[in-house]
Amino acid sequence: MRKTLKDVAKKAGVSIAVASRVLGNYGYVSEKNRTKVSKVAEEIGYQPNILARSLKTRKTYSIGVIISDVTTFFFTSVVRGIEDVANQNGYHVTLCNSDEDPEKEREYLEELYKRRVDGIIISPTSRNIAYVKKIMRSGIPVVLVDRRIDGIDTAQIVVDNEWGSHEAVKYLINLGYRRIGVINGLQGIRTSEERFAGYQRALEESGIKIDPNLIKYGDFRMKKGGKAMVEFLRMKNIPEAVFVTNEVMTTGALLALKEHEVRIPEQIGIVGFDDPVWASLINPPLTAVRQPSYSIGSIACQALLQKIRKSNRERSLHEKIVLK
Amino acid sequence: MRKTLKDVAKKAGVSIAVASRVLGNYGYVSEKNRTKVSKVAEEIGYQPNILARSLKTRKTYSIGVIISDVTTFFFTSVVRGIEDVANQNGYHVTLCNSDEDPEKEREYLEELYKRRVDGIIISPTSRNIAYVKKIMRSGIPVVLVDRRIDGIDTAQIVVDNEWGSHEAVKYLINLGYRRIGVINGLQGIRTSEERFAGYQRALEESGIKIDPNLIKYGDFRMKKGGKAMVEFLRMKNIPEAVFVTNEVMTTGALLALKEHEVRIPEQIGIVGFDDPVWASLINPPLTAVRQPSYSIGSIACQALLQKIRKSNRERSLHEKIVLK
DNA sequence: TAACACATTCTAAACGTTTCACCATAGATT
DNA sequence: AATCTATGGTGAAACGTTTAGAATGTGTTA
Repeated sequence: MRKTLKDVAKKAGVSIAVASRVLGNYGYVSEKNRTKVSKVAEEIGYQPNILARSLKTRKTYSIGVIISDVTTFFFTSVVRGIEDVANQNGYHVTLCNSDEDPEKEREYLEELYKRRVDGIIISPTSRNIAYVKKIMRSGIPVVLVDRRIDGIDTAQIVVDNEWGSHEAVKYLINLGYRRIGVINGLQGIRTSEERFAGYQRALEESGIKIDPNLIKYGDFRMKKGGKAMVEFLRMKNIPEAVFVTNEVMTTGALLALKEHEVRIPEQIGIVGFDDPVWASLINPPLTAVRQPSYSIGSIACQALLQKIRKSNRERSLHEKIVLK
Repeated sequence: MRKTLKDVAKKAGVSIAVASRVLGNYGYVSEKNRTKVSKVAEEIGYQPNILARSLKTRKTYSIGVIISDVTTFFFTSVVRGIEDVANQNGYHVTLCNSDEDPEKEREYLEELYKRRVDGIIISPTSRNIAYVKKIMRSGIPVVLVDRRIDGIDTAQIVVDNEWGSHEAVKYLINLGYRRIGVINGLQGIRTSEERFAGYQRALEESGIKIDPNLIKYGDFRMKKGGKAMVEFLRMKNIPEAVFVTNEVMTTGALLALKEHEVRIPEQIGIVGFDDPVWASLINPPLTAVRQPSYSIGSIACQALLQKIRKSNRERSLHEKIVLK
């Protein structure tokens, strides 16, 4: 049977209040009772019921994380960064995969709200912004990662997508490629737009005209990355090089190239956004822009904890933090 | 301000009990009140407080997952499998990374216990078995994944390590390799032993004597995988091929080979346990035993839910499920 | 008409904490 | 002797639910 504070108090011969003060380590308690209660608690293996405590104190020490898919290396290390910081501060992490599905995202947000998490870190699909705002209004701090959203008044931890893409594409241009295709992310998402903007700027700076035929849209997942690449291969005039805007789609694209026995970089050049551990293992090594994913997670979590702590008092940082 | 059931009841002009019954959808309620309460709840945006509910019902609909590190592909998809099944059944997942650290593992177990999760899925470090058993005795269902432990009476979802390793090593032998090294996992862990056993059996079956110099121990992490490989390379008589017992160490080993400019398979043959998405991308493609990691997760979660549901009644399955 | 079943509602007791408002004692200060 | 202060202790309310049990009303049946 699970032991309660009452059991401890009774066995130690004190009131519940005293037992609670000993275990919570505050207020006046005689030395005698302090040791007595501690001993009894230890003896019967008392573990406080966090539910009851949270109900009373209105603090759950847990945060919710909503990302599209843990299975991708990028989010995996974002989550790890979050978890480490959370854990160091006594918080626990509830993980939710939205799969870019607004419906799932909304359900998770609602659920986290009901569970009274102290804060939420989300990489939003951008389709439930109003709902996110509503949750924020109700007092739960929210921090955005990976995807920026305008007009939302909170901390946003993102990578400089425009800059990164610009670098990546410039790299291809410097290599002599001119007809450069792009496999974009989901349309309507800020991240996609920014990465596309970097691509655009790099081409423009080099006086290369943008060819609409060389622009494909994916969905940040592997399959679509491969499909888009295959479409490129089917063109009468295939692009000389392709910039793929995230890691998973890059993998998909590479697998497609492998399958079609297209040689890199002789037949087509590839550069990716987000570099996987195995980038240097393939031949030739994959070139890609590195994202500080672990840092994104840990910084986001720090920002969230800061907000949680000073929630009602001084309005905390809601700057946008941009990492390179 | 957050709305409570009381607010709903008051506004709808009924007692709390009626409001609760409407929202919980049980018991007698007049049609009039039913619609009235639903409407009011909707209007004021009522969301039940799960903490209070859980406190009363003794069910949190949340499960804890303790693994060594989400950052590795294997666990990442195990977690994903768990999350999907959990979510479909209305459960939520709290994620904990133990980093193979028994101390952290123990803290997490304790914390999950305090938080009254309905069940726990753990890939144990094998150093807190007594504690795990204690938790089980207190009534929380536990399911083990990836690592089997003897004498623990619960469901264990593992892969047939011995068989897989045997296959892997046999593959090397069939290729003509004779002096085959192994980079083992952490000592004292069942999984390591089983994988080693498969290696051993394959060699023995082919009449190859086991050479203690060709046996290295890692810790399932990348760094050690590379280090072990470097040690092999430093031997006057380097092995013809190496069997690496998990994905992350394989990556480390490959990176080390790359760095030392050792060619595969001419100078050394490699086979791994656990195959990464990118296995076919490298040249030559990496050969490895595939683990059904997503299935391990989803099956583990199903087993756990089953246990949670019939917890006190008929003793549920505590078989060992072995996947190939 | 009395008794009964049924439908409906309400009151209040839990669940296990934290904590506020009080009370008690003993020594110190006026 | 009266008052104050510091220390230690207690009882009970509150957090927001669920739910058992009592109470009420309304037809139905013997």
